[in-house]
Amino acid sequence: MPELPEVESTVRYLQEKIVGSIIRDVQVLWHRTVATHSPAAFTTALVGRKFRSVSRRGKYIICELEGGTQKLNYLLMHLRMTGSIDVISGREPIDKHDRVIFFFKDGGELHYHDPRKFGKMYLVSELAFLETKLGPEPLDPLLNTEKFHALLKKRDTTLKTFLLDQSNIAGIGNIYADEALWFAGLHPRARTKKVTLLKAERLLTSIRKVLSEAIEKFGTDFGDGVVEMGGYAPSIYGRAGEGCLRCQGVIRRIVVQQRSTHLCVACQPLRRSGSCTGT
DNA sequence: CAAACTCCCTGTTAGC
DNA sequence: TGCTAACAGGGAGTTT
Repeated sequence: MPELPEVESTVRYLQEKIVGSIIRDVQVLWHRTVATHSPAAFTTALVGRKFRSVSRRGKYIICELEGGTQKLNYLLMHLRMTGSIDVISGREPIDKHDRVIFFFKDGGELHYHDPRKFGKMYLVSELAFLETKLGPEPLDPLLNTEKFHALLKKRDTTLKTFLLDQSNIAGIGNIYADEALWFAGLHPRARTKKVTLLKAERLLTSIRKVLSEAIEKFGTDFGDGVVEMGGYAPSIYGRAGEGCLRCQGVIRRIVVQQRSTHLCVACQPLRRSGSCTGT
């Protein structure tokens, strides 16, 4: 499932592949993928326009457009669970799971692929709403321990729930939430209100560690065809029943917030801080 | 405000 | 072997 590292990898790929490309035609194969427009209106608004830049905010891919008469200058793409993007230089047959295809003037094509159809595209004129709905970027150096601690204190919930809520902090999903909590030696069900400044620092450091390492490896590959890219090997996520890499204890799977959650009860005690400190 | 639930979807897997 | 039902999950929305 694409989270911040997978989205960041996709953004870097698109920067290389589509900046400067001009849209010749658009084919919407699943109308609900386009959240803001009808397929016809979407196509009309996009034909003739050029991709000026590609960036990211949380798990949203932001394509800045130029040209055209409308004010709709941003094409946002969210991959949700199973979305992925392929840019190819020539014509390619339509895949069973392709939902939207952009045809470029130079003959290239962008295939938006999404088996489960949860992904969305938005064509909008401003980005302010993203700042309203999303918390800070975890890798933003302006986010320091004190600010992160204050964010935690503002909420009364579990750490896992806190990390998954994009309005608290942007870009973390189920995999990297579990990874970060394990590295920090914190229990997913620990309460946000009880986190000390020291533990907040440990958690923020762990979040940055797992996200940075995953970006370097182009994300996580589950071998199930859902996310195709990366070489990041989770330390705890998806390893229920296997041994903890730090203490050899057995990794448990519990459910928090209707999400499967992986932890080592020895390294991530609920009450006192354990013998295993994060890295 | 938080928690719990529903919805959107389909590929995979467990169970019969 | 072939079927069905359960399950996974991000995020928006609704209800408790």
